[in-house]
Amino acid sequence: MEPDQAVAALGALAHEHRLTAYRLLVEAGPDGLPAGTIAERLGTPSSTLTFHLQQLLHAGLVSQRRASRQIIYAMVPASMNALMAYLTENCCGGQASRAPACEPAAPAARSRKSPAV
Amino acid sequence: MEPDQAVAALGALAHEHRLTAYRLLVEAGPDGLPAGTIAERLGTPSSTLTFHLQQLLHAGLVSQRRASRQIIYAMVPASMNALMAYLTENCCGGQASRAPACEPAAPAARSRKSPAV
DNA sequence: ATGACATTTCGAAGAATGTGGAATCGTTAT
DNA sequence: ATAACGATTCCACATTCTTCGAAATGTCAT
Repeated sequence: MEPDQAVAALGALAHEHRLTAYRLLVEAGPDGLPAGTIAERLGTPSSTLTFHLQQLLHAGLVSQRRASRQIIYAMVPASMNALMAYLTENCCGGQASRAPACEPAAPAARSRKSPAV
Repeated sequence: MEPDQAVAALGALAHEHRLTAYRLLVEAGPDGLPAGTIAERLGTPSSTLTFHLQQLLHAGLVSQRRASRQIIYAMVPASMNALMAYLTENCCGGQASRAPACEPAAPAARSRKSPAV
């Protein structure tokens, strides 16, 4: 990961609403959440939410897909992994001893609705 | 770590100059670097650098100490650890399986003076 | 085709951030 | 005491970010 990308990712997460939104998406797992739900939980007008979601999207931290009328956002585990790896390697004294990784992706066994990834 | 603090830490690192400065301090270890050296390496006027260093300081990511005429900045490993832990726990699907930690303190062969904090 | 719904785009105002020169403060040397 | 040094504070200016209502877009149901 390039420093530019790291700055972009850090900046995308460096806001109350965006960090909260991202956390909701982490919780939601691969199924993601529709924009409306996120807006509701955050208590922000939809246009404001879109603004923030675009930033996360632009940083590559989340993905977007349409499901009929709604647009579903979901976290992109690989991006967070890359960020964690960057921080571990560059901002932790170069001691990248332990693997930092989140879940690479793995939807895994999900009968009705596992807690998350 | 509270979300507020996480946002503050992420925001402090989310800038080209500050991320670079922080990386220099990581490289420098507990001995840290005088402001002037950092400014020189970053190629910014001293007043601009001070501004950025203050943000890192405010977020608790670095510490400050005076050494005669110069002011030495050094990373605070515990803060980065806390940030990494926060991200691992809250932004990685809750799978805080592996220890994320950087170095709690002790970097390498340090002859005199303890790392402080 | 019309209407309802979920989101995004547009636009404009206000807040916050980044920049750097000049002045100031604390420390050291003469 | 004076001068030089290293760094910070002050200040004004430019830029970027945030917010949100209104209008536009795409989708589904009738």
